Amino acid sequence: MRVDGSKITRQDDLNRILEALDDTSELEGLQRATEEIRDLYGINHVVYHWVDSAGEQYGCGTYANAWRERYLQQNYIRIDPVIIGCYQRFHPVDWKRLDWTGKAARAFLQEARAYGVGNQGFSVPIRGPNGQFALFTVSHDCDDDVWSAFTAAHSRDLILIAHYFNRKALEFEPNRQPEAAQTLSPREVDAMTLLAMGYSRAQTAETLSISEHTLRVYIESARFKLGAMNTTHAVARALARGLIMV
Amino acid sequence: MRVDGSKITRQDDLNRILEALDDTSELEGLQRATEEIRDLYGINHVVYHWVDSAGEQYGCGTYANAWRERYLQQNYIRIDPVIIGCYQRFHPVDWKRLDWTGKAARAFLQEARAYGVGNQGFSVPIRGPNGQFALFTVSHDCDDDVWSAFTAAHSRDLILIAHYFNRKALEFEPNRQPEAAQTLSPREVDAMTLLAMGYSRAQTAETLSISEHTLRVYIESARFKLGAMNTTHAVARALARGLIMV
DNA sequence: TTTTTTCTCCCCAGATCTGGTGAGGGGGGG
DNA sequence: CCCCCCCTCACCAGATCTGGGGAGAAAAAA
Repeated sequence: MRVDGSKITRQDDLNRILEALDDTSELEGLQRATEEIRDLYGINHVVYHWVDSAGEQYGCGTYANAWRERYLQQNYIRIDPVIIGCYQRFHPVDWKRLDWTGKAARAFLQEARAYGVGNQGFSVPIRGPNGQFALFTVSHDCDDDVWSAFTAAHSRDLILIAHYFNRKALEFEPNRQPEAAQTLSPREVDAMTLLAMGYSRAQTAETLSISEHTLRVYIESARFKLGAMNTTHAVARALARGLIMV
Repeated sequence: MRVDGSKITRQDDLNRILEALDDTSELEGLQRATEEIRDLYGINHVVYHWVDSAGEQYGCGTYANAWRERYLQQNYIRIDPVIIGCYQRFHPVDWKRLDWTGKAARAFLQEARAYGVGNQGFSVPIRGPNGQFALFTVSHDCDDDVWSAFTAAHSRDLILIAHYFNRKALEFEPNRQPEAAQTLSPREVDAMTLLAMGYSRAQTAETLSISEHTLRVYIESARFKLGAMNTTHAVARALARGLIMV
């Protein structure tokens, strides 16, 4: 069912979209996919964007360019309730359920509507390795009832589409997955893990039942392998590369 | 299509499973769901488990209890190529594509088979807020061809099921969330970011054009907010929670 | 407008980490 | 059989970090 009530052959269209995404070999394809999805479902906007404390790493979608520029230039990531809310959640969320109290948020919403974003929205948070975070959003202009029916009918599709978008985005951004070239020895992993858990060198050594001298050898060895300048840096890199868990 | 080739009404059964998961209000329900899914697809095992360096936080599934105990007791998380491999990936992965070189991994695989895990496997990595990480795995005993066909036919279903499992697990484990609320101030983010990049305190202060004393205040403040015991711990947590990027 | 948070600066002593070098035993792979 | 990597231990001096105080101005939230 499209948002306007007309029928679509749900499963086939979803498969077509996902396969198209799978076959995409360039960023352009993701942009085109957002437009196809928008047209297929008959909604106003479809957007995928990678969210990053440093600003948008990559994004594609059907929002007006003016709005996108405004958003970036104003650094709205900091106040956008969609970002903030989704960042703490796992399951997709309807914009109505987010926290729109607060002056900045209200003003932001109003401005977004002025740029044609629509009065309804539904966002799917997605997380990849190394703390990567992205959002897949659909938005529209309609009544609450219509929108509820639409999201209820398609939330699963949207989760899958979001997943495939993110998969491609990760493929295109390979510096996220440099090479697992340098692996750490088991003992080095232990050391890095405990340090990342807040243990001091002395505590770590005691926990591992080795002398602090030996521990230092591991730390230095790990630091060398990871190309890190100090212990904190080494732990940060080990975490970022998924070599240890906390 | 089931793994043995017989047909199932794909969409309806999937919907039933997902709705059952949605309606579950106790951990027991997840356990039952794994068994239902196993029977529905006609495979050997279905497992969902939360992965954590400290050991398994929560898990349910159809593996033999003996194997589960053995796994925990031996702390196989450290060497399990499924864990290690999925931790660096986003998309689900067939076990065959993982790295099974290495003596420990080989021995592990053999032991797992001895406990009836099966010779084929397919695991879906899932990530939630705060660096939460979990795996949803299906395993079986069959030829490569049969397994390939099965995973190709159902990988999308499995992604969705994994998503719903994790959603419930997060609901049941709300103590992940409280600490999450703590956000860092912009300056604190700057400090943590530079430290994670390997800068010393002196370099960081200089880069931010503030005195080292001031920088220390940020570090301590961030450490406090993050409940960290030292700078390295604070950086590790900030990274794990996605508050900073490197 | 009041209150809260953020940003900036300062002191000091003791604990902790870092850098560079050396050395012996054990296990796996070529 | 040899080589390379992993694990273990040791010394020392100087650089760096930590803990616990206090304080004022500006900005944001209530």
